[in-house]
Amino acid sequence: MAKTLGERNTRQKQAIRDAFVRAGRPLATEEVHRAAQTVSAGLGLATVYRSIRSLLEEGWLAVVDVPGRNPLYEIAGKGHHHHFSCTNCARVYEFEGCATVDAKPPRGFKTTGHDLTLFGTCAACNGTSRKATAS
Amino acid sequence: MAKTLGERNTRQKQAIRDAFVRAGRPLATEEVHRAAQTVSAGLGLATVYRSIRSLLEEGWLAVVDVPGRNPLYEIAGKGHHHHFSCTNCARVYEFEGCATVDAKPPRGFKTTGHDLTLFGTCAACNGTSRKATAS
DNA sequence: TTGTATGCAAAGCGTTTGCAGTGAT
DNA sequence: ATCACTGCAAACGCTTTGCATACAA
Repeated sequence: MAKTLGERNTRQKQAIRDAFVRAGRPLATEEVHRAAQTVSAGLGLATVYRSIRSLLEEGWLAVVDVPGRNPLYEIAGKGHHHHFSCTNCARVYEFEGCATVDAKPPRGFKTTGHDLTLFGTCAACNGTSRKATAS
Repeated sequence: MAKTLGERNTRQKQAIRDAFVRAGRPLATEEVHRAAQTVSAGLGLATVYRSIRSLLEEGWLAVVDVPGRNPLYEIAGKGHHHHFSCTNCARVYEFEGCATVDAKPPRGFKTTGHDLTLFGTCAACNGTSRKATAS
């Protein structure tokens, strides 16, 4: 049905994978485009979209849907975790296994999963961290 | 800056408000359009968007952002609650104050709010409820 | 050499906006 | 009679797709 090619190891796709590895946080398509372009000049936006989709299908990437933003993508296989969306710098971080969700949906509803996003200001914006930067 | 008009009580806007009242659950723009059109024939999509935005600004509506779907809207002022997204029928329900979120973000991060969505199958899809319908 | 992956440009889709006409006040 | 609101269609921003070319294999 969905032919999942992605069998060739091209310069472009490698540049895109590297962008995620280097960033260490969820990235938007446009950020990926910019980052990967510094390595693979002339990289087309369409290729970014196609590669991201392909990496999603092969399970290397995962979608991060934060309310109010365009979808972000992050390297998959990190185990259950949630996201923190900084309302000041608009950056999204992930934090591993630090949230407990005790959800009780109405009777008759079967819960199979959940999605949690925290909002607030990040360490960098709070000036609480000495090394405050990101890409 | 943002001139929040919405001072006239038109047939169209009333039809849109009614659609939300009757539905009793978060609606997508297209659903609102369809529902309101049965009352106000010839209703334009642009008017639906404009009215929804206006109702958001006056605080009558609130955005419901469910991962993977286009934004939904619901009547505001219902107090803190969360949403349940049925992975079978794609409908979204709200459930009031039944979730406890114990979130511990990284040090230096200040949390001011959160957003939780549960995924699973709803009562209607589970056949667990005798009155299983919605609009 | 073969055919996947790329780059570009056109097309799609949901949402917004410009404009002239409609209708609430 | 005014002027906000409406409907239509064009414009937009983001994402996808068609097609000829480039390059991994």
